Formats: sequence, structure tokens, C-alpha cells
Amino acid sequence: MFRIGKLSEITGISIKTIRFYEEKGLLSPIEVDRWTNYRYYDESSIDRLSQIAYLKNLGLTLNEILNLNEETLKKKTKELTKILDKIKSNINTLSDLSLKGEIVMKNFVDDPRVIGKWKK
Amino acid sequence: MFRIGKLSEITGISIKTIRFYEEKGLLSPIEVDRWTNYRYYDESSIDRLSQIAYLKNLGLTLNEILNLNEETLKKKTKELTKILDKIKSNINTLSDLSLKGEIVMKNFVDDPRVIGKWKK
DNA sequence: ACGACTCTGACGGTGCGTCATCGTCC
DNA sequence: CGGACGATGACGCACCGTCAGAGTCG
Repeated sequence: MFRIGKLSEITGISIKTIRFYEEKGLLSPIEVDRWTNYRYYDESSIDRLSQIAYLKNLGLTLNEILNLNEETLKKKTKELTKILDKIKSNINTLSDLSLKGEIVMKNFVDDPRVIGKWKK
Repeated sequence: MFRIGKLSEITGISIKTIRFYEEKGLLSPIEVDRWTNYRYYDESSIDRLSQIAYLKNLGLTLNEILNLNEETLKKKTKELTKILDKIKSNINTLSDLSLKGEIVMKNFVDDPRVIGKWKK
């Protein structure tokens, strides 16, 4: 059993973040001293925290991690696939903008036209 | 000259958002009635709002839109490229997880091993 | 007893949505 | 005069970072 500072040191996850995860119901201390309110953890806490960090790194939100199931993963995969396409398209548009040096777009009332520049 | 509701209606951007952009220094009313504090806009406001929406859709943050220049766009392009790779890799990992039905990962102290499952 | 550690609580940042409670326009 | 419209202000969400001011451990 060790305290929050140790858990933070081992995992590289900040104390604040650990407490925040607790608040969200993601990770509970094994024990809490009723007098000092100090939190105590053990090896299983390291596992759980690792799991959270891992899933977060994959792009899951904390809520999704909280309600983890197969459905969650499939939805997330689809979601990421959409984002992927969007980003691809955005990268192309951005490179194009850099080349041309002007912002051409449709606004909500008129035809496409230049409504911004930034090159000197 | 028209008021904020009209601008919102034309652009499809919420009143709250328009006010928020103003607060951030992105878009100012053409005129403000000193007595009622009503904001008034014209055609150029529509252009500016279109521009903001367009750039935001490309993935720029409001701060980046505020300080828009070539450097910003190049940085953003690089940033998006990194994210693209990350998402690709995450999609692969997620599909893999869905197949296996278990969460295998390295935690911070031990070797890779299963520390989570979700399939019934 | 002293420094390092921990506690709770509050505010900040991003980009708004959503009330709530006013005054205003026509 | 009434209903739509506008104003300011505050709280909420996601995910924490960063104090501040207190108590605690070794």
C-alpha cells in the first residue's frame, strides 16, 4: 500500500489527474484513512490506471472508458474513420491555401469568392 | 444593417457563438446602440463570419484564426498529418481489440499482459 | 521540528449550449 | 399591449493544470 504521490510517480500520471479520475468514478483508492483522508493504493491500482491511460490514448473519452463494452469500441472505430477522412480532406485544403495565399470560400449568401488573404 | 438574430439566421451560427466570437476579438458589430446595447451588423459581418466558420471547419482553433498567417497554416498542416497517423494506428488497434475481446497492454511496471476484458 | 507530502477548494482554458432574468422592438 | 427579440450573467461539459491555504507524515 502506498499513497497518491507514489502512484503518480510510478505511472507518470499527475496527482490531479488521478483525483479527477476518482471523482469521475474511474478509479478508487483501495483505502482512505478516515482521519486524514489520505488515499492508499496497491498494485491493482497501477493496472487500472494503466488501462485508463491506454484506452484514453486510443481516443476513448473518460465516459466511454467508464462504460466500456464491445459496442463502444465499434462506435469509436467508426467515429475515428470519419474523422480520418475529414482530416485527409482538410490537409489537402490547407496545403492548397498555403500555395494560393488566399482564402476562397462560399459564404452563406453569395457565390464562392475571395474573402481573405494573408500573404504579404 | 440588421441585428444579431438576423445574422444568426443567415449564417446558421448561433447567437451565443456570435457573441462568443466577439468576446474573443474575432468579430465586432458594425455598430452598437449606446442606449440598448443592441448589436448591428452588415454584409461584411457575414463575410467575416463565413471566414471564421470555414477556417474552424478546417481544424483551426479560434486563437489561430485570430492570428492567421502562413506559418499558422503550415503548422496546422503538420499537426494534422501527425494526428492522421495517430488515428490510423488507433483504428487498427481498436479493430484488433474488438476481435480479441481483451485489453492487452504494457503497464508501467510489468510486462505486457491482459489487464481487462469485456466480452461476455 | 522541519521539509516533503497530502488534503479540499477554486479558478483557468477551449467552444460553445442552456437557462434565467431582465429590458426592447413593433 | 403582447410576443418575439436582445442583453448580461452564470452554470455545465471534457480534462485536467495550477495555485492557495490548510493539515500530516517521517
